[in-house]
Amino acid sequence: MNDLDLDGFLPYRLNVLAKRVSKELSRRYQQAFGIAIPEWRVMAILGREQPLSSNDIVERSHMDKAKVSRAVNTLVGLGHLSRDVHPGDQRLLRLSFTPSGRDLYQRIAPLALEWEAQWLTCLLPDELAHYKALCDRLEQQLDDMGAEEA
Amino acid sequence: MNDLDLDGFLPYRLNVLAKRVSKELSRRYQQAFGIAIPEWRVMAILGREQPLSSNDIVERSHMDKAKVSRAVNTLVGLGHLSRDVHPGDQRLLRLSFTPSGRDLYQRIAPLALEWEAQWLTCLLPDELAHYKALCDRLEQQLDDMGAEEA
DNA sequence: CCATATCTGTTTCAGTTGAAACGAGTTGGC
DNA sequence: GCCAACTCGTTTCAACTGAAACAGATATGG
Repeated sequence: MNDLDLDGFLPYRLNVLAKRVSKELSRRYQQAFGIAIPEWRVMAILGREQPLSSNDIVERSHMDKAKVSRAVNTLVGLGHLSRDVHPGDQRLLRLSFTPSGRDLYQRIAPLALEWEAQWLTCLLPDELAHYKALCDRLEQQLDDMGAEEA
Repeated sequence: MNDLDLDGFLPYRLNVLAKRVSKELSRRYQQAFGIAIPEWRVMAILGREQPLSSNDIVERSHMDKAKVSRAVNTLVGLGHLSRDVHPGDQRLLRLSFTPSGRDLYQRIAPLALEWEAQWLTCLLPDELAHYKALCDRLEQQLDDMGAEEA
């Protein structure tokens, strides 16, 4: 059981796969819209729910707060987001799309989904569902392993 | 079809999952042996085949040559690798374990495999096989998509 | 042979990262 | 009320990253 074949070692395989996909997508976002993956994630999250605070985005995006802060700042600078202060609690931001931001979102979301769809043509629908379900369980197991350490 | 749910977007899901796993493993490597993931990958590759040149490791590890160069340098500095010059071609290195390196490998490989095994207890054996097979196909599809661009 | 192209591994450099320190705002206990 | 503890988002800082420049060694071809 000491056979350490890197190609069969799942942490390695997942890392290589995820990195290739990210690289491919980020190249497209950059080329088409001049933004990187953190900015794209902020857009994707705000596309579903608005307005949100930075912390809301941190929770929904699995990014740390420094990264979110910088991505939001970039998007505000590009004119895609408006950053208002919450009336009742001045620590909180109220982030939402500007008209330009909404327009960007409506062009960027289809690009991402089309690329994903083309990638996933190699799987049958129920294979994909099964794959996602197994990803869920792998993630759940990480939660459990983390929890039992404490 | 414009419903961009980040949690159902596979590139995002894979990225989050891969990052969590990497973080967990690298914490362990660092704590137990004082090395990071690039160093660990070099060790894993040399554990199967020796001696190798830096370029051989680049090809087998999916790391770029700068990263390999730095990881090798770290391991040589720690006394785990010997870096000799190839007699017939002085551009090439001949990298191999020192006794200390072999010893490190024999302790580090089981640690990685045990952690992986514990993580994968959440899947039945044939579920795992299926999952890996689907990963292969997803990676193959990336190859195909890249090839047809040219 | 000599000039040029190619290959190897290292180094440089500008950009990115995340942990930690931070300032401003708010809450809770007394 | 007031002080301490906490929360939110920004900034700092040291480490890491990879593309590109690089230097040395080898191959090619005229």
